[in-house]
Amino acid sequence: MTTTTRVPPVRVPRGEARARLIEAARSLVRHKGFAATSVDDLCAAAGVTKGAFFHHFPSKDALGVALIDDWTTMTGAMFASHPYNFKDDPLDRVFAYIDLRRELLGQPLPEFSCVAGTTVQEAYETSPPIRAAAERSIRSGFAHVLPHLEQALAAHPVPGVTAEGLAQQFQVATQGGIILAKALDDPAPARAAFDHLERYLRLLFGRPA
Amino acid sequence: MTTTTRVPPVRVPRGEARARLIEAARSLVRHKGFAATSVDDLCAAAGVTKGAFFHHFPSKDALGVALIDDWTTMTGAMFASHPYNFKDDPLDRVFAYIDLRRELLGQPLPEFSCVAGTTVQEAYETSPPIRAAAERSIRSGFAHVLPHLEQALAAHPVPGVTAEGLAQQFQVATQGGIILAKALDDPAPARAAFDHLERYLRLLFGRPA
DNA sequence: AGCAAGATACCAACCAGTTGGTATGCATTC
DNA sequence: GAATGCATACCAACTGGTTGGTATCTTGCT
Repeated sequence: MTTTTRVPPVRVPRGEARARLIEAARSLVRHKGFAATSVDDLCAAAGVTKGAFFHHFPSKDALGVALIDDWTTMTGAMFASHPYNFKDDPLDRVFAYIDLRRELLGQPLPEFSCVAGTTVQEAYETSPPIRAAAERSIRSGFAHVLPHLEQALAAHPVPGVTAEGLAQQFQVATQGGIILAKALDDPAPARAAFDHLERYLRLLFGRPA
Repeated sequence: MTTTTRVPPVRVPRGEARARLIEAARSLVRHKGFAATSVDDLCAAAGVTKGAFFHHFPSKDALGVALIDDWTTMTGAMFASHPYNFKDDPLDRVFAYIDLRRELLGQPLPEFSCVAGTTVQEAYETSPPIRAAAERSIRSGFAHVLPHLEQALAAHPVPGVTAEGLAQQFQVATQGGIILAKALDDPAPARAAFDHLERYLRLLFGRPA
């Protein structure tokens, strides 16, 4: 009789299950999308059991909401603390933000794809809570440039152009660029989207490179 | 004894199963995404059995490829036959194309969402054939404006700007606009994306509204 | 002791895909 | 032009595995 030495599986430290599940979800959703990611996948990747999953989240959709909200705070914190916010001129802050976005495109494709954009594409009709979380995320993205654009427009008004409208174009360029990059399997179009956005802003504000 | 009158289920006419499945897929994928749409869903919506499905498509992924390729030819034919192509001035053709895109945004959201963009977002890593089909679709989209942009740039060159690069921005605006519209549950941001694209082109080519 | 965190075991529904078969049409032969 | 032969189109029933979710028990902290 072989004493089946009960090897205690590498246990996730108590209290970390929730965070690990969200982390795993961030990665899996970026690679496969939300619907194609199963709860079992998530638990396996997080090193956690199903019981832990449904202890922390009442449903898979609820994990989706938590994932997107976590993504919103994560990116929000990252951009808020970045040095681009401390340039003197508001337009310089905007251009430095664009530089930062272009830098991020140096990572592998799944690493720069947007959790909110990916998920809302699938779930905008089937899960209102997920759609609402994506809306919060996108709107929070506006804030990364909105104040700078407001100041720039105050100093140099452009007829027919609002700061909100311009801030939206940053998200359009981001999300559209990601889709092109995925389809063409090449980050270049995503970078080009920011190049054109920068050229547009320079023309609008009379600030040639 | 009641003679259970054998009501023959409304049978799809012979030869139509394939087309109906693609049609059903177009609608379902736009509403729920590709992964969340099951083969049973598709068969039920098309009024066809599973046997018919796997007679025409070796796998669900193959249906995805056929769906996107069908979408590519469908949209290609629609844009190619449109009157905007017959204006004298190339830039007028480009602006008329933008008008057309804005008009299309008057439909309900699932009706103007892009099959290729939605699907590649989920499947770019998991299914190379689907990714390739999406690439064909996106590249075919470039062609709707590329010749006009080439002619416009030939007559009015802009340093650092290529026709290919500009054509890509049309897809960026389209795809990015759709994601914003889905997240904010409002087509306005998608329209605004084209407004800004038009303003950008007018600035580039010195052609004020 | 009490309570949140997490593990184990389980379930009914659903999943993509397969089976073995039938109905239909079309080309060839006589 | 009828009979033959065969491919295409389609169908109902089924399979093994997976799905999201639940019920119940154990662990460890305060």
